[in-house]
Parts: sequence; structure tokens; C-alpha cells
Amino acid sequence: MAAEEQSASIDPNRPMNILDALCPSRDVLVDLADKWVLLMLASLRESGVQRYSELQRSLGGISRKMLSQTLRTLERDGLVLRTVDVKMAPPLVLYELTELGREIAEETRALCTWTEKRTATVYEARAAYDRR
Amino acid sequence: MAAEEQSASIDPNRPMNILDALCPSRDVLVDLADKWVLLMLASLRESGVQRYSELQRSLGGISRKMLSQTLRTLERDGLVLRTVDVKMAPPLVLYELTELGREIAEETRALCTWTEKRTATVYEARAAYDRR
DNA sequence: CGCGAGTCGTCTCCAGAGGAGACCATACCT
DNA sequence: AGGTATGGTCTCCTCTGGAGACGACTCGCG
Repeated sequence: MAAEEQSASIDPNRPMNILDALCPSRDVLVDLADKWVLLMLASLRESGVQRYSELQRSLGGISRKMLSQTLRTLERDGLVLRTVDVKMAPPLVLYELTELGREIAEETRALCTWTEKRTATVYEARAAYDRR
Repeated sequence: MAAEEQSASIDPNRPMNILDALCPSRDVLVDLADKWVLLMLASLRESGVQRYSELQRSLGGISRKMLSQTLRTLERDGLVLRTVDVKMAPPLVLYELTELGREIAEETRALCTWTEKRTATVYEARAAYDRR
């Protein structure tokens, strides 16, 4: 563990401010502001519950390493619930959003739909920029 | 430029799907799903227009390198407008959101406010996870 | 019965991204 | 003259992310 600049503990009197590098909320944002996290939230929001390998096929292009890592981050943050059925072999592992996870997945939905809707516009802007 | 798996050109017939690694929209999402991008959108949304050094002070903890890099990405994507006043010395450089940028900054607002509101809950979830 | 395939991961290796800090030209303030 | 500010770029160096191997187990197929 590095002696890096660590966010202070939560002080109910000081308002949360994402722009402040030392605010605890910055720490949470860092977890969320990630390609795989947003895609995972989207996939689990649509499908309800998925197993490990289903998620891998669903999130096109994700490696097993990032799949495990992202799932554990979200599980630790209380956004994803992991359930193992030990009776099965190979074990059946299921992932689904918690109530908190469903909340944030709802908030990030707009980001995804905007992206899909505006992709063509962004592509045109890029082409125009590159032409200069 | 690597011969990496590149997103295909835009086909109006095929619907956009962020979960597809080859869909052009994935490419746009990758630009947006970034800590500094979300913070920059938030800062410019609040302040309207800011100069380079103001932005650096506003986005707590950002390095000049990432500031320049993020600004150029957003400018290329058509989300940020850069204006230079050459008459000034040292030159006055201003950054502001374009119309497209204001659109996406509006969509990401919910993500930021949710984060600030739910930070305490996430911190509790992390503590509970780490205790096990 | 042996073989390939599927499940749910972990481990190692390597290239690339991100952060820290130096450097630069210019101009203003004291 | 020296310190400060502006808007960057450039060079390190570390850390992260992706590719791919490996593992233990079980099922279906021929």
C-alpha cells in the first residue's frame, strides 16, 4: 500500500464534492468511471442475472482478468451480488445487481443511450478535426 | 497505428450496441468512460467557460499532461470548443462546452450527483466486505 | 474409455497509459 | 533582477490492462 494521497474519512458536515481530489466521493467516482463497469451495469440491468461466462460473452472483448477484477470491485462497493451454488460441479456462480446497483445502473443508462444515439455525430466531429 | 481490432464504419442499418466490441459506439463510450472526462464535463457545465489553468485548479489532482490530453480528446469529439486570443501574451486560451457537449454533460450529471449522495453507503459496503 | 469442450477462475508476461516533475517563451509586478 | 503566472510539451518511471497459459472438475460423444 502506497502512502498516496488518501481521501479523508466521511465528514457529515462537509458537503461531498467530486471535483475535490480528497473528497471520498472522488474515490467512488473512480470506480464508476470505467468502460467495463458501465458495460457491466448495462448488461446486468438488461438481463437481471447472469453467470460468469455469460457475462464474458455479453461484454464483448473483456478478458477474464478484467471480468473478475471488475466484478469484485462492484461486489465490494455493494453494487453486485455474487451467489455460488456449491452443489453444482463445476460450480454455478450467479451475478446480479443489488438494490444500490440498480439505482446507479438506472443513472448510467442515459449515458449509454446518448452514446449510441450520438455516435455518428461524434464520428463526424472527429473526421472534421482530423481533416484540419 | 496498430492493426488492432478496429470498429467498423457506421452502418445506418445495423443498430448501435455498446456491448458489441466492434460497434462504433463502443469507441465513443471509451472516450466518455473516464474519470477526468466526467469531471471536466461537470466543471465546464457549472462554470460555462474556463481557461486552461482554471480548469487545472478546478479538477483537483489532474496533471498538465492529462489536462491537455483530455481536452484534446473532447475537442476532437466535438464536445469542447477551444478559443485562443492571440493578441494576449501570454495567450488567453478558453475552453467551453459545445451544444453536443452540453447534451452529454447533462446526461452525466445524474452519475455525479448519485455518487456524491451515495458515497457513504458505498463506503459502508466496502467496510463490510473487507471485514469478511 | 479417452477426448474435447465448458465452467470459473488465477498467474505470468509484456506493452501501453497515467502521474511527477523538468523545461520553455513570454510578460507582468515589485 | 527575481518571483509569479500562463499554456503547453517532454522525459522518465510506475502501474494497469490485455493476451494467453494453466488448473481442477464434469459432462457428452464416439
